Amino acid sequence: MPRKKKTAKPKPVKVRDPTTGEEVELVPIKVWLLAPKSRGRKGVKIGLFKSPKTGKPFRAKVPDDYPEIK
DNA sequence: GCGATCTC
DNA sequence: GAGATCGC
Repeated sequence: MPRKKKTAKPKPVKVRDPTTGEEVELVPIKVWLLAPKSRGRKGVKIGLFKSPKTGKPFRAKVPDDYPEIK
């Protein structure tokens, strides 16, 4: 597959918006792996989101298979 | 507590 | 720099 689409299809992640307490589907601004150097601990993938309500950013876990961003 | 990252 | 994120 040939065809590099620059228009990626960002799959929305279901996350709990701490500002509203609502579970919403958002596309992360940034995603990275947060894990200790010490192996044996996998850590978690973290996404940076922005609350649609307040515009305030917050972090939440994203699925391990979610691609990193930026 | 560790890990990276961001906004305040 | 704090604080928040998650699982071990």
